[in-house]
Amino acid sequence: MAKKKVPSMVKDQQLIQRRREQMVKGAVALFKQKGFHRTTTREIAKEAGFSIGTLYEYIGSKEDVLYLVCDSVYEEVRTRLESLLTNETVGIDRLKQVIQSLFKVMDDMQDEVLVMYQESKSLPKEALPYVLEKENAMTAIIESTVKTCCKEGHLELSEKAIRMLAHSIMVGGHMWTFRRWSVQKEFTLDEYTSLQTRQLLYGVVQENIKMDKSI
Amino acid sequence: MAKKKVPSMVKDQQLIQRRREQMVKGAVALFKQKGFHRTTTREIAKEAGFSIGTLYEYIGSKEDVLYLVCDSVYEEVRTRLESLLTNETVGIDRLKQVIQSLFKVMDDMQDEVLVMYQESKSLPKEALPYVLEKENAMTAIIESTVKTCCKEGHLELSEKAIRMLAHSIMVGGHMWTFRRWSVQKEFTLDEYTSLQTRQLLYGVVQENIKMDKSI
Amino acid sequence: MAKKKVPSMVKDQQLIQRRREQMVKGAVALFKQKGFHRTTTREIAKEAGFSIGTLYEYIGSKEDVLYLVCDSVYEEVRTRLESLLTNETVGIDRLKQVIQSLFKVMDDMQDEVLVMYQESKSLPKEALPYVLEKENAMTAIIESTVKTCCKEGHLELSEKAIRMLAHSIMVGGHMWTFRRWSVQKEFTLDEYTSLQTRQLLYGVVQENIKMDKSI
Amino acid sequence: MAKKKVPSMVKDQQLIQRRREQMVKGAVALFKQKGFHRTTTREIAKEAGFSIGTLYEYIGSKEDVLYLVCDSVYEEVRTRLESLLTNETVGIDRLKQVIQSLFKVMDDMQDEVLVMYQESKSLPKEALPYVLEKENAMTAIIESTVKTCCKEGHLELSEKAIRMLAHSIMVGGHMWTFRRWSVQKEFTLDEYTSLQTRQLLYGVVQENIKMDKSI
DNA sequence: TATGAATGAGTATTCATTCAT
DNA sequence: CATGAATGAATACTCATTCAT
Repeated sequence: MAKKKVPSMVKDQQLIQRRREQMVKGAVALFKQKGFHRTTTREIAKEAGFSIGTLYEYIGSKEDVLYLVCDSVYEEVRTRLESLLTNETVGIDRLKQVIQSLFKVMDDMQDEVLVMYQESKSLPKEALPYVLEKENAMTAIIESTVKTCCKEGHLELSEKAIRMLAHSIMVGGHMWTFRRWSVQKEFTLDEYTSLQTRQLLYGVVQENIKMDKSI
Repeated sequence: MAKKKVPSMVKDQQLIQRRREQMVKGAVALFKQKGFHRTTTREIAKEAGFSIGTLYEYIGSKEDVLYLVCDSVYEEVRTRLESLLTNETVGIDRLKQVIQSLFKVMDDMQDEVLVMYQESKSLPKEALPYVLEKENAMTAIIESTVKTCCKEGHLELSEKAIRMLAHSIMVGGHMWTFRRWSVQKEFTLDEYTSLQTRQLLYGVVQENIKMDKSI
Repeated sequence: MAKKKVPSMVKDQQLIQRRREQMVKGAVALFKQKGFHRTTTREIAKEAGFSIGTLYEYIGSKEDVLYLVCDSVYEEVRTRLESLLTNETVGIDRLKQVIQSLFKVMDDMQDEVLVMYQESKSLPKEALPYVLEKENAMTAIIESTVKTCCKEGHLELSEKAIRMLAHSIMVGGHMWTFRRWSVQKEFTLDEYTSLQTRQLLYGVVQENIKMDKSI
Repeated sequence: MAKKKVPSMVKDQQLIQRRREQMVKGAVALFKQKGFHRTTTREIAKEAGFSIGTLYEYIGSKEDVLYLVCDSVYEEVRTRLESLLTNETVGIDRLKQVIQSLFKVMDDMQDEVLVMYQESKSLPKEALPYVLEKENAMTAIIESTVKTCCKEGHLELSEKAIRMLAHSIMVGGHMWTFRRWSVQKEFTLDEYTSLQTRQLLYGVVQENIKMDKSI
């Protein structure tokens, strides 16, 4: 899936990069306050520190700004997550660290993540697949850790169960943001992380019941 | 939290009821295609089968339509969920039935649920608390089943863990809709239900490891 | 100039009369608060005590209400003025009494008169001449008193001067309403009446200067 | 009373000035035909020679146009009046000149003045005091001339009588416009001016009757 | 490259009027 | 006669986008 090409009238790639960073920074600040639809292009330009005319030198449409925002948020989430993942831990602890790190990143980038989740449906049609792919890539990071655990014998899971666990961990992270009106009132991040980790890994039922593992 | 009063120029309560049903039905169909912001009031009126003037005889503003939609979706979700919950099952099986039923309802009402989740941020300011309360009420249904399991000795969970499990089950249901681009490709509903149930209840780790249960 | 015919679906003339009185009463109350354009027909109907459907049984259009209001106000102004005019005074005193009475009526009916003056430009095209004729008729009442004074030798004025005086007296009355934001702060009605009377009749210059009386 | 600030999206003050002049010119033409309420913003824009979008670059609301019109009319009335007032005449003649000049200006600017009087009730709430102040300022110009006449011994009037005379002269001017359907048929401007002057200054009664001057 | 004035299609909302009951 | 629900033309105002300077 190729990265969507956002058109620009300007040649200097360095400049394009810089301007778009300004733009994204301003846009995120605005989107988190008022949402994508209620934010005007004029406001974005102003917040970014240049004129509306200049804004359109670096994008083709308002939706491109949203795409740039999503792209940038994903990039930062990934970068931050990777920077938290040292290679020192192994086994189940490794998986626990991944969960903890992911939740930490989600907590640090709450607003950005929320914006992305709430507005991604307004993405330009061509951009959606690319963004979903990014989301898949994120999930794949988790998935690979789970897989390693399996290969190393710490877990014994079917392909599907691996995939499901990866989804659940991701959603556990997002949930900290999109249900924050409730969960952030009821739990501290540490409590949340701890409880989620326990549930995800050990479940809630005490006895080790035999289950159908055909799936 | 009082139900938000949506103003109407019409006196006949029966008629109001009927017209609003038409309106909500039309609106859901449109919102799921184009989202709240890209849907015009004229389109809503047309889809509902009456004129724009008539639409405004039954609401005060476009946002009221969204509120009516959310209110109606919650109501239907709850009704459907309750109709699926027979009182025959007990213990852990009861909890499994709740999960299965919830997921079933979410599957049946995918579009409506998705609309509600994606657009609820555009709700009129006064309506948001009421809608969040509805969401809480839904979660409370799950929570009470979990609590019963605890009381009956099938589970041994702290208050916070109970709450967390209820949240996770709810989100497990929503996830079937808002990650459908991925999960509905990878799993059938039955697989999804089965895997989620196993994870939520028994976790993924085989050994029964001792954990800090202070939370 | 024939009275404009306001159409009605109803036959019973008594009823028409009664309903229109209710309507005018309500309309005046509303027009004085918000003006003709900002008052809706629904509001008029409600204020009059019946439904919008009934309103349109007795008028052909919203403008007809304005016409009815103007007509009614003129009628009441004239009635009140005439009731104040006893036939006991004569000569210049008679003229003074007319001025005083007119001003009194204007004071009593401030809101109604103001409405009429401010909104009459919105009258239905066919109605304007009739209303202007009413205004002329009012002026003629004043004029006839002035004429009598002339005939009796108390005043010596040309035809045009008579007409002008009548206009000035009328406007002196209206001015008490349409400049009320200023004059009613600066003068009591008695002061106003007294000063206007003096100026209109005796002028402000002390010496009796010879003037060109060719006009 | 501060001048109401009409908001504009445009920075260039010169341009604002120019565009608003076009706007006011167009608006006066339309308001005089159809009144403020029956004139649409699109019509104003078109008459002014630009698009509806551009109109709203220079105002905040339709009512602002009315305010701009009133402000501009007052300014022009005052400018014209002052340009007619040479400092050559003195005494009562000075006062006569003021009256004549005022009436001349009212005649020249009939439509504008009429619009202002008929529509000022629709002014934005915050603007009304400012406009009334302008009207007061106009009256004050007349008043000061009357005062000078008093100081110089040509007139002997109480404070209240001075104020009243100023009001009467002003209204005499307006009356030429708002009763034009009648007075302009009956008198030429010269006749009107001459008769009004005579009445205002010398009254209509021949003998110099003793009056109560306590007011 | 940068600017910001100009554009006009688009949108929510109002309200006079009609007409079936 | 009375009612009030239905209608849809009309209207103020917004905002993404363009383009001349």
